[in-house]
Amino acid sequence: MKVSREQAAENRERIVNTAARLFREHGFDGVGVADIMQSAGLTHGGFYGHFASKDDLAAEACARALEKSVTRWNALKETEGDPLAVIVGSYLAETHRDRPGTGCVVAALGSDVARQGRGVRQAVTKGVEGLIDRLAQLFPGRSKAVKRRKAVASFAAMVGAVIMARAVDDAELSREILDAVSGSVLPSR
Amino acid sequence: MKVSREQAAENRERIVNTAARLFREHGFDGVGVADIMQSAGLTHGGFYGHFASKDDLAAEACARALEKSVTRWNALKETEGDPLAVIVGSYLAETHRDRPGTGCVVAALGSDVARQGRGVRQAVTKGVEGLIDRLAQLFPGRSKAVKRRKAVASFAAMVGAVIMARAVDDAELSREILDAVSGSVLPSR
DNA sequence: ATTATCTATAGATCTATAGATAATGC
DNA sequence: ATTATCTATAGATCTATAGATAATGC
Repeated sequence: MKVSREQAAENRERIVNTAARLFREHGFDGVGVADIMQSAGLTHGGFYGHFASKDDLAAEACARALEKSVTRWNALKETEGDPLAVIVGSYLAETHRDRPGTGCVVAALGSDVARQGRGVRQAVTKGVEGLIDRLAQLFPGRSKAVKRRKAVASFAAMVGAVIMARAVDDAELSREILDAVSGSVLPSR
Repeated sequence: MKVSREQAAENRERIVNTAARLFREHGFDGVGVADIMQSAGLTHGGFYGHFASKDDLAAEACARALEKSVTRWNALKETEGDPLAVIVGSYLAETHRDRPGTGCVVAALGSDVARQGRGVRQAVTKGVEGLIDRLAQLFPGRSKAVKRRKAVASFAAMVGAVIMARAVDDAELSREILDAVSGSVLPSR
């Protein structure tokens, strides 16, 4: 069952996007190559025609998901209202907490990344730099250095908040964590 | 090769402490029952005399590690200098970043916890409450609610900072993240 | 006699590969 | 003829269990 060159490229895309969702939902070790291929509507064996290894796919899936996050932040900046409040608000929303599969890779896989190979870590590093850059443009401050410092501290707080809000087994505490960080990142709003 | 009741209790303790270290170093899925038992100087098969499952051990190991973190914070409060600065400083230190095996469970396993069973999540919830309580006592504020809010936001930022500092593949960015959060949690120092 | 630990293994699962198949693209 | 995908499987690994062993504790 061969398929056109164009169809093959589409299949490859679908594998990357499916993996990006499943890894964020179940962790790198929580989903196998066979699961990903089945979710993408393909068979297990076909995988290695597209990627050299599961690690390679993981790196590409992280890069893809983080690019989409940057794109999403750029789009949110254009919506009405205070752009910083809109971005921070959507990041700290219960919707984001409850849907890791389509959310931020750093929040979904943060503590796993340190244990992954070079490809994943490089992709995440690049993605984090991109998100911090976008955030830094939105913070007030007398210099670029001050804005960046605020952006770095705020993004770390947002990541920590979503990770903890997902980890705890207590709906009230979960909500409290999101609210507290929201209040500290957006103090005067 | 039977062993005294006392020796068996010691063996059990060693399994829990070994697991607490290995899980934080390699993730829940990155270490097997056989690895843990070997590190504890026992054989694989003996495990199920002490624990019903790997999940049960994971819950107990998380509880143990978090209790030790609370104990450590209580001890740090008694050392000389500003207690809040001492605790935050040690949490955001490169030493902590580089030694996940003996550090905070939330930073080491945070994004994995949401995917674990009830036992692990309950243990982490209790541990997080304990750490927030200790931190809240140290923050200035006109009411308990204000102190607690600051403690929650600060702890989330500290967790996010260590997770991101471990994740990124860039020593300078890693250091920058720890510094930025340190500056935002301890503004006037 | 009880029981903590050990040896050995069942059964499941996972990554990666080999070889077959069949449709595309020259 | 090339190549994207499929079927089938090798080889490794992981959790959990069964039964044997030998020292403790009544």
